[in-house]
Amino acid sequence: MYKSETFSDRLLDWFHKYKRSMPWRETDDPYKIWLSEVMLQQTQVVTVKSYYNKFIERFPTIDSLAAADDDEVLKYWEGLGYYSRVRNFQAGVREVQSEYGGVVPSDGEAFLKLKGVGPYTRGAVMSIAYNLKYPAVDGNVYRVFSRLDDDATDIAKSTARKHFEDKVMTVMPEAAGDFNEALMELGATVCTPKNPICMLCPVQEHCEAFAKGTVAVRPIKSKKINRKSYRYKVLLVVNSNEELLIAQRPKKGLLSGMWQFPMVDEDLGLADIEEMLQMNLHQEEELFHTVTHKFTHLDWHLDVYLYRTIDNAAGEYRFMTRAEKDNYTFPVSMNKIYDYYVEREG
DNA sequence: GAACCGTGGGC
DNA sequence: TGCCCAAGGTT
Repeated sequence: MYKSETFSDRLLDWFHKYKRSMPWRETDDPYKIWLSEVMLQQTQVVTVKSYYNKFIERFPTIDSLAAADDDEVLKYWEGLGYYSRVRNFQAGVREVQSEYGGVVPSDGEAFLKLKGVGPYTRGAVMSIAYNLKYPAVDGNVYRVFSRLDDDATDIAKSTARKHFEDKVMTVMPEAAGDFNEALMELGATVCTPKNPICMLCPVQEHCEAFAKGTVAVRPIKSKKINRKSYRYKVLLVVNSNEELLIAQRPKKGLLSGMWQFPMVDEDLGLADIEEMLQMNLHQEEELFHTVTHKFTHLDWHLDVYLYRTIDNAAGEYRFMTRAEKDNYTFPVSMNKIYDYYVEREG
């Protein structure tokens, strides 16, 4: 039903009249479009906005980001999640600077090879920045075309992406960038997961699911996540200068390279901890605080203990003053603990 | 192909 | 509260 010439025209008309949800990204700079698309991965527009503005203010160009210190760049991502995105983005930007003279390539094959650039980001950046005809299939587009075609394809399967990319390309107009944005905008504001506003849909008459009354059961998604739960002790070790003991997480895996207060297995005793940290500790109270933190694929239950020491930090550990806090990037779970500590201890 | 990788918001 | 979803990519 959507395979008629009026479909893309109506969608584009709606998009041009609609108050766009991202006026903060009014730019032709491929670097800025690329950054915003990376930030928007699995992240809502309202969350991205302030991060984007601060990031661009500090790293306004390819050159500035390529030359920047990795740790400072990570700090600008603190709280945004999926931190490998920013490492990959900076790596990709550095490739652009060294391999393409600092100009984001307008060749989709070349752009796709850059670190952190997948099929979606390739399509979004190439179409929005250079108006090249590539599909940009995200969760919105899955949903919109599942409904337009009353398509029961399981969007959890990895073959679904190409299936929907093919559909998009059958109706791709000359205005490729606007069309891709319009599809996503429609999915985000009208063709929503729950309670879609079909009465306001500019392409309602093209929608097979609306005609059949199956909108509520599209798209089909099979995958369900079972989260595992983990319990740890977090050690808030304070020295005589009111400094806090911190350590850096491993370079790979969950929250890689971020800083934290020492985190140990729940059954580790005081003697084990003192040996591990190579210092003598005085435990202030039985339990200082508890924090639960839910990730997408696992849960943390953190029991926080407060210790005093007069010893120096050893090995991988170091003491951090409060003034130095901004020099380190912490995951949200650790910032919760830090904020509680500051509130309690004054 | 499927697990892994963060966080915030809606209901 | 628990679950789903969000302009996905890498391994």
